Amino acid sequence: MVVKLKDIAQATGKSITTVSRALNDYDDVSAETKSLVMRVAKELGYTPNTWAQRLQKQHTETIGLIIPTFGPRFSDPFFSELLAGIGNRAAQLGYDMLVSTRSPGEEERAAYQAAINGRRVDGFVLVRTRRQDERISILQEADFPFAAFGRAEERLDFPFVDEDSTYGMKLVVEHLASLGHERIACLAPPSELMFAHYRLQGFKEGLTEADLQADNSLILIGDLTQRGGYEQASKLLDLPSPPTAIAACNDLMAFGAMSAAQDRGLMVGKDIAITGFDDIPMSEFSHPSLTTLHQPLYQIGGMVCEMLIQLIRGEPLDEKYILLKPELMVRQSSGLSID
Amino acid sequence: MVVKLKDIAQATGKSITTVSRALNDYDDVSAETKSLVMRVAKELGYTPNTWAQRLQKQHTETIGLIIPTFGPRFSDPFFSELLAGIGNRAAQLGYDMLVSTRSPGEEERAAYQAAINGRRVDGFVLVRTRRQDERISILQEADFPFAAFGRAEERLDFPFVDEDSTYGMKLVVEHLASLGHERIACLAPPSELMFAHYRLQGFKEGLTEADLQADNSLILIGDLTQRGGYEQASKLLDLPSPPTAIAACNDLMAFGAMSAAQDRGLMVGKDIAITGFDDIPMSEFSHPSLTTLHQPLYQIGGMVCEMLIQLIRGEPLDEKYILLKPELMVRQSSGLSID
DNA sequence: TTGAAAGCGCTAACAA
DNA sequence: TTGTTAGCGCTTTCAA
Repeated sequence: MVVKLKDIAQATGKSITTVSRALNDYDDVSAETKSLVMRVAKELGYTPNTWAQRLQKQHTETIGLIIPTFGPRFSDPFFSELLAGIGNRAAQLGYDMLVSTRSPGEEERAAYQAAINGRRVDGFVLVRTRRQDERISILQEADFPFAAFGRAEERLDFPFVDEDSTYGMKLVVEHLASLGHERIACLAPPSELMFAHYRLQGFKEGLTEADLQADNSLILIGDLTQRGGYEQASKLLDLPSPPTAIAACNDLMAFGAMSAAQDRGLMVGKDIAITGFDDIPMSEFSHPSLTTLHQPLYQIGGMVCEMLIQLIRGEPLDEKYILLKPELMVRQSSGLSID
Repeated sequence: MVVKLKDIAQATGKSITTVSRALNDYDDVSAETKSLVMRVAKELGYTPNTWAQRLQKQHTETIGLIIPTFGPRFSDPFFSELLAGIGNRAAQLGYDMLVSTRSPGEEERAAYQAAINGRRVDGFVLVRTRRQDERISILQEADFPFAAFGRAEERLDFPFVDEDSTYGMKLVVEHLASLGHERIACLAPPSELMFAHYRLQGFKEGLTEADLQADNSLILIGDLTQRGGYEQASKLLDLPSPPTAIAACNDLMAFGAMSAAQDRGLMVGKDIAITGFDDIPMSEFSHPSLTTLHQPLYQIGGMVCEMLIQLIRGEPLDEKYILLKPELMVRQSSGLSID
C-alpha cells in the first residue's frame, strides 16, 4: 500500500489541502502544523505520486532525448559521453531524462509527435542535426521547447551548442600540410548530417589555404563506424596513387582507417598520417595514439541540457548560440614529418 | 491547444465515454461510431495525455535504469551497447525508458525510493550488481519488479541474466598457459562488484588447472578505465620480474595496459600477451587487435529488458536465470606463442 | 450501443 | 490558518 496525502491527513487529523500545502512549504500554514505534517509524512514514508502531480501541474520535469540511429544501435562512445553530460546536468536541475532511439523516418516523427501531444516531456534535446531536419519543423510548429547540439541548414532560429567543425578541419589540414603532405584524403560523414557539411567545408578551405589541389576522388563518405572507416580507407589505400594522409571526420572511422593501413603493413604516423575528430577517451590510448580534435562532449551535453531547461522554465537564456572552437590534439598518428 | 477527448466528443457529437471506448477498440461500440471517432481523432491529431492515462491506470509503461557511476560519467562503451539493447527492446514492447546516473550511496538509494514510491516507473533494470547490493534489498522489500544483469552474493532470489565470468577467465588463462606463459597477471575490477568475484575466481581456477603458481602480487585492482589499466599495468611491468601476460578483466583496462606496454617499447602479442573481457567494438580494430571474451551486450540488454517487462505484466518468465557462456575471441594481442 | 458519473492523487482558487 | 470544492484528462463501472 502506497502512502498518499489522504493517509497523512487522516493520521494528523488535518485536511488533505493543508497537508499538501504544508508539504510544499506554503507560508500560510502554521509552523506546528508544518512540522507535524512533515514528521508524519516522513514516518509513513510518503512520496508524491508523480503522475497525479504532473497531470495537475501540466508539466513533467522530464526532458526527452531520441537518439537517431541508422543501424539498430548507438554504441558510439560519442553518444555515451554526451548522454552522461545531459543526464547528470538534468539530474542536478531536478529533471528526469527519457531516452529512446529511433531511426530517421516515419517512426522518429511519430515518436516526437506522441511525446509532444501526450505531454510526456517538457522539451527535447536534439542531437546530430541534419540538413533538412524535420524534427526542427515539428518542434517549432508545435512551439515546443528544444535545444540542439548542432546547427541546421536553413536560417532557422533555435538555441544550439555546436563546435566549429570548419575551423577544426582547417586546423587538421594545416597541420598535415605543414608536415609535408600533399595528397590528403577525407573520410566524410553521410552528407545529410549537418556537421558533414561544415567539416567538409573546413577540409576544402584548408586545402585551398595550403595551396593544395582538391581531389574529389580522395573524399569518401563513411558511416561513422570503425567498420565503415576500415572499408573506405581500404579503397583509398588501394588507389593507384594513394593519399599520404587521411583526415577522418570522427575518431571511430579514424580507428578503422588505422587498422586498414596497418593490415597493409603501413606504419601509421610514419608511412601514413591519420587523424580523427571527437577525441573520445580511446584516442589517447590507441596505438599509435590518435591526432584528433577535442570536443568536450560531456560539457557540451551539460550546456545543451541547461539551455533547454532555462527555456522550459521561461528563464532568459545566458547565451542562445554557442559555438566552440575544437582544440587540435597532436599525437602520434599524424607523425612528425614525412619525407 | 492540445486536443483531448472532449474535443473529439464535441466534434462527433458523442460522449467522452464513447470516444474513449471507440479509441480503445472496445467491442461494445458500433462500427460506424468507431470509424467516425477514429477519423476525427486522426484529423484533429489526437494523442492521449500520458499523465492522465497513467494516473488512471496505475502503471506507467516505463522502465527505469539508474547507471551506477564512480566518477561523474559512464563513457564506457559497455554501457552504451547495453543501453541500446535495453532501450530498443523496450520501445518494441511499447515501453519508455527513464535513464539516470547516480553514484552508489545515499543519492542512489533516494533515487530508487523516489521512483518506487512516486510510481514513476513500473520496474527497474539493475546493472553491475554488487556483492552487498542494497538496491536489491530496497527493491525486494518494496516488492517492486526488477531484473538484473549480474548475480548477487547472497542467495537472493531474483531474475537475472549474467555471463559466466568464471568460465570465461578460465578460458583466457588456459589459452595463455597453452601459449607457454607462466607468469600471468590479472587486472581485476573493484572487489565490491560481483563480477570481480567471478572473474578473479576464474582466473585463479585457471591457474590451478594449468598447474601454475598463483602470485598475489600479480593481481592488481583497476577502476575499469583505460587510465586505470595503464597505471596498474605500469606497476606490473616495472616489477623486478614482470609478468609475460596480463589478463585484464575488461577491454578498457586491457587497452590501457597495451599502451603501457607499448610505451615501454614492448611489442604486444610478442613480448607480452594482453587480453580483455567484453569484446567492445573497438577490440577488433585496435592495434594489435585484442584477444578478449565476447559478451553479446546488446542482446543481453534486450533479454533483461524483456524479462523485466514479463515480470511487470505478470506473465510467466520464459527463463528466470540466464547464464551465458562468453566466447573467446583469439586475436593478435595474445600472440601465438612465446619463446 | 451509448452516456452519466465517479474517481485515480494531487493542487489551487475561494471561503470561512 | 484552515477546509471545501473543483478540476487536471482519462478509464470504467453502472444504468439507460
